Amino acid sequence: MVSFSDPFRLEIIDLMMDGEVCVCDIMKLTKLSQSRISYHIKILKEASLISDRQEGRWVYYSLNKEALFLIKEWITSLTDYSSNKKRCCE
Amino acid sequence: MVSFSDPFRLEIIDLMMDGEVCVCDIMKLTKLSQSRISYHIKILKEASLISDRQEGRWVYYSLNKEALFLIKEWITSLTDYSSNKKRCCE
DNA sequence: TTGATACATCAAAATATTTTGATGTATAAT
DNA sequence: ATTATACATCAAAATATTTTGATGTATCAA
Repeated sequence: MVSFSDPFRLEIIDLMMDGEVCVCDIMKLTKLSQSRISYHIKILKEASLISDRQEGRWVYYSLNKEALFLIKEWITSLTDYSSNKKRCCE
Repeated sequence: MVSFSDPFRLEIIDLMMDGEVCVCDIMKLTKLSQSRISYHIKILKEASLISDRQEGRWVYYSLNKEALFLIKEWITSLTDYSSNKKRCCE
């Protein structure tokens, strides 16, 4: 969750919406430096938000749907539980 | 989204799961200082994640469900779109 | 109207995150 | 073998965020 906290990471996540991307794709699409991208990628990976797959010299990154689903569930639980508080007697 | 980036803010959000809370409630439940709580509350408010309601000397804060719903929708769009990429021909 | 409570705000200090540029590693092409 | 490419990692510098403690404002009770 905390790894969503940087606008460039959100940008990288948005790029992955279209499917797998390598660091070189992100470089072309964002004009961020390579080490800067690797740094943000690392944080996203540590948060399990993305998965990686190596193919020769390239590493392809993509969104980890399970992790995103868990976050959605957490948000749902936040709102659902507080809805229940309005009702009573059960 | 960026306002989710602090563990104490996540803690405060979790407290609001149970319904409205005032700063004094959060103080009792978390042992954080008052100004520290106000600081985090301010960030959550600026992100529209919470709403407030004053009642006498107390200010009650609660989760803003619309904002949370929008975040869920954004996450859904991330995963749904990349699912579509796997299918073809439509 | 005085004092207490609940909370906001502020500036300075403390701390954490991000960026940069250099260097390292693995793979692959020549 | 040598060189180039793709990416990771590192330490130092730059920058941003958070914490603290003091002060300010509004409401309420005595």
